[in-house]
Amino acid sequence: MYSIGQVSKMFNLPISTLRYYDKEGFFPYMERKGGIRVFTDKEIESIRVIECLKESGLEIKDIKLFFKWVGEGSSSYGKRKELFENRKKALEEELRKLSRIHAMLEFKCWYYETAVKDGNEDRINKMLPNSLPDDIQKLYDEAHK
Amino acid sequence: MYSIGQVSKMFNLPISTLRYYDKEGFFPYMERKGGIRVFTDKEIESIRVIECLKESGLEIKDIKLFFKWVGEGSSSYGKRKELFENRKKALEEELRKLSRIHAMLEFKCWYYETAVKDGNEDRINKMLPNSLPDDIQKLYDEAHK
DNA sequence: GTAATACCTGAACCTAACTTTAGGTCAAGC
DNA sequence: GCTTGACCTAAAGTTAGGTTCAGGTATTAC
Repeated sequence: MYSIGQVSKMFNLPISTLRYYDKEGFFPYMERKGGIRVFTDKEIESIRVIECLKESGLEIKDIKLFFKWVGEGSSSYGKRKELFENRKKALEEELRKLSRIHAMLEFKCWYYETAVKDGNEDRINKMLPNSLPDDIQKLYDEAHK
Repeated sequence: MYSIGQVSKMFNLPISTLRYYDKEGFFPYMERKGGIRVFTDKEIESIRVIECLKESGLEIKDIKLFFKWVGEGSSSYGKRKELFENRKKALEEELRKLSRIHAMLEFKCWYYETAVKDGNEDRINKMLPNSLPDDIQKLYDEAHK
């Protein structure tokens, strides 16, 4: 059992955010002792799920919906399964995008490393867009496809 | 040479966003023909850089700063190199976080697949937190570390 | 000659996800 | 007995990153 302050430190989330999540209905079974919130492992796990769904790109209003389904019991297992499958697909798409972004960043690191060495961009510009060193060309092509 | 409408379709960005980027100073060398914006390959490459920096987590006001540096010429190569190196590090950190999120999503997919099959969560709860099937246990541990 | 389409501007507006504020309770320490 | 610290509430405020609006120009299509 944890106080709101302990949970705040545990997840590095502001207390105000935890109270906001509570107001949104994300801790449907949380109890109070004399008006004060008591977080248990159930709520800790809920926070992990909230963070997970949020990072996967889901909006707060849809996370709300998920917790409504949880409240509906076993009849919503199917819906919940589908939600996670869709989130997994969406995250995988996002990861592919970020991989292209990463190639661009690596290319740019090489670009400016070379520019610093040369004092100008002339030599680089002569190599663009098709005569870059092999490994750099791969990054460039990945970033520009 | 492209019109704002063509570029909008090319990148799947609203025209209003391109005008907003222009207002923020992201196309410092863009010309006008009779008041109308003319996008060249230079601007196309700028958009790629904007998207790249944005996706890496940089705020618009800092992307603005980058374009200011570009305007200052070769004296800012060092700063620009550092910016991209820091963005690369930040993105790599983000990718590690998303990899943990992905493990959580895969675990939850298994969880609800099993719950649907069983009609309840009893069998799963007996396996938690240490006696899950090997491959699932790995996902669970990754998501909860 | 008028209708549709693509472009333009500055200013007002919007939205999500918090965060801050103002005011209050309660227990512990000195 | 008073100050400090941790908790509480409802309601107002904030911020980034656009988006929409009202009103206008210029070109092409019929």
